[in-house]
Amino acid sequence: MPKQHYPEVRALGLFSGMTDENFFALMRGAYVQNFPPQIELISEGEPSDFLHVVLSGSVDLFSQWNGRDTSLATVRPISTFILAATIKNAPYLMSARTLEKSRIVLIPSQDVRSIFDVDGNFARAIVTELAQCYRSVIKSQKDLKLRTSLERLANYLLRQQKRAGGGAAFDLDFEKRRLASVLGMTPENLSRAFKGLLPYGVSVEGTRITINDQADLERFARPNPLIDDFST
Amino acid sequence: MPKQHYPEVRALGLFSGMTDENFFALMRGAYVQNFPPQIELISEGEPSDFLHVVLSGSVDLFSQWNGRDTSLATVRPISTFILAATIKNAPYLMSARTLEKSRIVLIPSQDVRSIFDVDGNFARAIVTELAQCYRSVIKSQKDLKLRTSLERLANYLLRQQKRAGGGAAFDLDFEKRRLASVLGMTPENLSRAFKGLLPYGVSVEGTRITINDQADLERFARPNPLIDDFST
DNA sequence: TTCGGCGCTTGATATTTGTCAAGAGATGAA
DNA sequence: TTCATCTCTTGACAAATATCAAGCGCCGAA
Repeated sequence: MPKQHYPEVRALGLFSGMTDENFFALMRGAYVQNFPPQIELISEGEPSDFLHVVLSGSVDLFSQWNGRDTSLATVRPISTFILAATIKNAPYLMSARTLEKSRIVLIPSQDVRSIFDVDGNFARAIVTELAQCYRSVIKSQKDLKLRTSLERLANYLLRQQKRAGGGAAFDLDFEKRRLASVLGMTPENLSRAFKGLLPYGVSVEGTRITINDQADLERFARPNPLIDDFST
Repeated sequence: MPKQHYPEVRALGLFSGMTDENFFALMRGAYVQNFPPQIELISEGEPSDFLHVVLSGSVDLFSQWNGRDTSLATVRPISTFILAATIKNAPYLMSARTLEKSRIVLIPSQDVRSIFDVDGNFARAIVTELAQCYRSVIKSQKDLKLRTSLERLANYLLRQQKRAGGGAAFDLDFEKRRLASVLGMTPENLSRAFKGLLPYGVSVEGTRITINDQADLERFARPNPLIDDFST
C-alpha cells in the first residue's frame, strides 16, 4: 500500500494508539483499491479475509434471505466494516457493495488478528469500536421493534437534518429505495409515509426535504437519545 | 464478594485469561446478590455503574418507548450483560429484569475500565465477547427484517429444538407473551402463528411443542446459519 | 432531439398484523 | 375448596403494510 495513504488510516481511532512498528506491519500487507459504483465487495457467508476501511465514497451493507433483501447500514469515510467477522475469523454476516466510486483499504484479517494478539492498545481500540457498533445495532433494533414505519421515517428525517447541519431544508443522502430498505419498508410505502408526514409540516421535492414545523414534527416523532443519538 | 464464587466467574471466557492480580482486584469491589423474580435490575438511560454477570436464573433485556415495550434478549448463566455500556461509560440502552430467582455478580464498571486499560488479555477477551454480541444482534436484525412473523416463529422453534437436544418434542423455555415480544409480535398473533404452523406438522400443548414432520417444517422455515446459528 | 430505461409515485387490492373484547384454562392464596 | 388473577386463546374488526399494475418524470444514449 502506498505510503501516502498511511496518515488518513493512521488517524482512525482504531489505529491511532498502536505502535509504529505494528502499524507498519499491518500496512505492509494492506492495499488500497478504487472501486466503481455498485460493485459487490464481499458476500455474506464468505470467510472474512480482509478488514475493510472506507477512505472515500460509501458502502452499503445488506443481506439476503429467501429472495428478499434488506439494507442494514451504510458505511461512510473514514471507518471500517466487518471488524467483528475479522476478529472472530468467522464468515461475513452481511454483503457489501459500493454505492458510489469508492477508495477502500483492504487489510488481511490474519494480520489484524496477529497484531491484535500482541498489541494491547490495538485491542483496546478495537473494543471501543466494537462497543460503538454494538450499541448502534441495538439502537436500530429498538427503532425497528418499537416504532411504526411513519415514526421511523420521522425520526430518520430528524437525524438526517441534524447531520446536514440542522437547517429546515436538507437533502436525503441516498436514494429512496435504499432509504425504504434501511427503514424496513417497501419503496411504495415510503412514498405514502412521506405523504403521511405532510400534516406535520414535512414537504418533499425529489431528494430535498423541508421541515416547516420543527416542533410539530418532533412532537410526533418523539426522538430519543437512546435510539436516535448514534454518537453515544 | 465471597471467595466461593470466584471459580465460576473466573471460568468465564471474559475473565479466564487475565492475571490473578487483576482478577482479584476486580473481585474485590464486586458483590454477589440474590434477586427474586421480576425485579428490575437496571433501567435504560441510567449510567452504567456495574457490569453484571448472571450466575444462575435468567434475565430479560427489554426496552420501552412511547408506551410500547419489547424484549430484546434473554441472558442465561453464565454470561455477562451490558458490557458495551460499561466499556464506553455510556448510559444503558436496555433495561433488565430477572425472569426468575437469580444470582448475579455486580462488578463496578469503573474497575472493569481500569483493568481493561492495563490488562491486554482482558481487553482481548472483551473483544471476543463483544464481537460475539455484535454478531448476535446482526443476526437478530436480519431475522426481523427478512422474515415474516410466521417464518420467525418456525425458525425459533427449530433453534429451540436444537438447544433442547434435538428431539421431536421439547418445551418452550419462557412464557408465550415474552416469546411474542422477542419475535416482534403480539401474544394474540403468536397464538395464530402457532395455528399457522399446524399444516407443517407443529403441534402445541401448553408449553410443549412437537415437531411431527421435521423436513416439512424446515422446508418452510429455511433456517440459515448466517441468521440462526448463534454459536458463530 | 427522441427514445428507452429507471426510479418514483399512485391507486386498487390483498395480506399481514394489531386492537379490543370476551371467555377458557391454569395457578396460587385464603 | 373457592375465589381471584393471570395467561392464553379466539373472534370480530381495524389499521398497517405489501403487492400488483399503471403512469409520470427525469436522465442518458442514440
